[in-house]
Amino acid sequence: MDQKPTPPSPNQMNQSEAAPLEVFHASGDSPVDDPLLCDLTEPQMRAVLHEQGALLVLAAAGSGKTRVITRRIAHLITTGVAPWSVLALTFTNKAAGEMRDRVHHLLDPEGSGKSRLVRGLTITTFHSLCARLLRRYVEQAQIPGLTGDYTIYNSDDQSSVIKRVLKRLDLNGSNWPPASVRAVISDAKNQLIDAETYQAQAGDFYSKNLARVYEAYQAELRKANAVDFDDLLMLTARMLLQHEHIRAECQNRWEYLLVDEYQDTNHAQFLLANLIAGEGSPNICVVGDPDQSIYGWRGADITNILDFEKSYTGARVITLGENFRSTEPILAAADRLIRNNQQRRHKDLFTTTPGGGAVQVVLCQNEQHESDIVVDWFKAFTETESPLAWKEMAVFYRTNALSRSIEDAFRASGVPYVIARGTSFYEREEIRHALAYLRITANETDDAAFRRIVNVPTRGLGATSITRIENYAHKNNLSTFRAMRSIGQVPGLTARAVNSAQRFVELIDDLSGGGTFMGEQISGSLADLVQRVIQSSGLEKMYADRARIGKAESDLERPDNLAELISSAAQFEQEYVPENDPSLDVPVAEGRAEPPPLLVMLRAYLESVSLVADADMVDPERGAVTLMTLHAAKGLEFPAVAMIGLEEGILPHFRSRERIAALEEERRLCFVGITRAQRHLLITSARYRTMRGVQERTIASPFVDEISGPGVTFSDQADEVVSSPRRSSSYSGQSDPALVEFPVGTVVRHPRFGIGQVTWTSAGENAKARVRFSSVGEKTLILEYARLVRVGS
DNA sequence: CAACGACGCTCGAAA
DNA sequence: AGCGTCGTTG
Repeated sequence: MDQKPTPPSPNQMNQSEAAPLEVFHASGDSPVDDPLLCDLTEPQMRAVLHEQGALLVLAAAGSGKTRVITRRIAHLITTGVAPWSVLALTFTNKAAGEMRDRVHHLLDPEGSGKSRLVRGLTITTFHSLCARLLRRYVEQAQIPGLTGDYTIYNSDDQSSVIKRVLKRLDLNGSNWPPASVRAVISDAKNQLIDAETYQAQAGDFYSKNLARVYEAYQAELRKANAVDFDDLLMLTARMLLQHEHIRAECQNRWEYLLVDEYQDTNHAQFLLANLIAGEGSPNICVVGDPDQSIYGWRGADITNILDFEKSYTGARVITLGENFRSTEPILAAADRLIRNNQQRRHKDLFTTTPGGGAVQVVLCQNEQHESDIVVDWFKAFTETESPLAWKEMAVFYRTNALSRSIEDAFRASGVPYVIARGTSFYEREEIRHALAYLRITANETDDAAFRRIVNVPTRGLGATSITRIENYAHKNNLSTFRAMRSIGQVPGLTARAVNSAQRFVELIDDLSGGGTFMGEQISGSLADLVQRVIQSSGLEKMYADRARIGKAESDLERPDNLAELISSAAQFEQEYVPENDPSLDVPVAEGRAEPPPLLVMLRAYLESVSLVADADMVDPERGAVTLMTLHAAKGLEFPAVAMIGLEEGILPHFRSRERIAALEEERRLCFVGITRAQRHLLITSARYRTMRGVQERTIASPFVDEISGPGVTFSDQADEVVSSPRRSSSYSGQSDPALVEFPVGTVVRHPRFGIGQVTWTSAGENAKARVRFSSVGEKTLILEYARLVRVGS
């Protein structure tokens, strides 16, 4: 505190904020009278009351971590700390939103919404904070190639750039898989190693080539005025490191820093927090649990939390060990499991509320059987005297691919379910196309967006013409769209291509008002803009036509999805408050025009879309069972949890076998899953599982043995129905598919595509057939035997 | 230049 | 089972 005079005033605009705050502190000094403190345990209270200096809260699963953070924020503010000097960082929007809601509720129980006690309080994700800091300071920091209208490239855009770069550098296919190149670049960025540094360190042939790719990749991004997810963190951290005045502004503004899930921070995030916290004895409070560190593979560095006391000497450490979430058998199972990790400081888990039913472990025959067992188990809870609602149940799995059989079984038995995949909506083809139009409207140098939509719908610009334009653009160091503006200069184009290119430029210019976002035809409404983009780009017509012709489910949904995108923009617009954080507003430099409000809003919208997390989609109010990966489950809790696929190679995943550290991370992942369960836990392992279309014999996960002990009930049902390993509840009225054969010419029915004729079948164990369906325009699809029913021959 | 079918490759968790 | 790429055809 001595480092930072109060009240800090980040800029002139905020002077008025420094006025004394109304404080409704509890009467008297006794914590028992204070509603913010009276129901806390002793260690929780110590964490909330801790005021100056660094604080590490080691919060075991279910120990009231969020409660401590929110109470601490509320307590700081009610005791006179200015809300705008508090910064809390989380990993997902959902976590941030929940924290914000709870703090607001504590400080402003009436919900007047205008409480000055929350004014300027910043609770956000690492990535959002970086996106905003970068936008605000990018001009001052003078990062070459980057301006305030930068685009955030997603994984697809990254892949597309990497593929092109690999091609250009003549690094061919199998030796240079784009995915692993991307991983190398991502790792480097998480370590704050830029392309130049990487090159300097590169010794062998392989890394020297990687350095070339990294450099070229980065150059492409900058040419497009784009950053990737890792850049958000790396560039912001480096900016704070290198620019003292920017660092000082942030340090002065944020006196109190809180970081949630600290065990999952990577080096860039560590440095970011460290730089914002500042020198001396900063008020940095981090909360986390080393036993729940599950993001090592994306650069999370568990030593950040293990060595916190070394980084911040004199830091206070408070351990929250009491579990308020799970029944005793669940907690005991979790404890037995995690004890097997060698690289770990043991922490006692204890609950003061003993009792509770046994943890069920069921060995099943195959994934269909497994799904049936899960369905039956859940259904039983709805039929008890005090039934559980669907929304109180969840299924966790290691990989997304495992959700399929569960989905089939839920659908077949009428159990409502939702999959927590936040990005799924934005990954649909039609939405990606619409967003690409919006992106190029906001930033015409966005080459990834350009490539996606330049010929969608087809407008006579094929691969050949585009390559010619791209070559010209590359030679002249232009973005491809800008090159198109001087299409006459591009050699070798047909008259038709020139014409199409000109019309495309006109289209985009119409949408953006030639980049000004001004003019009569451009309204101030974001939803209107999205609507116009979808219409005048031709996407609307293209997908309407396709829905009329095609009968595939996905084609029928596309027009609706586009309409949904307009609604989402309208909703964003409604909730959008340009000045919701005045102190982070971009100060407009002399002689520089302020960007038009619609453009500012469009940028904010695209940014929010880019930073959606899977976990953000978890919405218990939807009255359905939630399906999600173990990673997405972190931080959540459900009365009844089913964890499926506890098999060698799945959990632990086969790619984790070589390294002990990776295996221990798999064990922590399993631990995270178990500790999400409040009252009921089912764990399943299938003896046979179909992977890549082939049914394979499995081995039960070693974690099953490690969990076993008092309070865990085993049930081996793997041999119950010996004759029918492919028993399926999903498609009734069907004979045992294992015994069915579909010779070429057989007429079959498929639940989705209807009647078709078999044109080819795979031999033996690959139970697949190619079937031609008239219902989808005589297309031939490869399908599982299990989904087909013979109707004649 | 566009559309489509055949074929071959890969195959993890994510902001 | 899904995806990208290649080759053929319209």
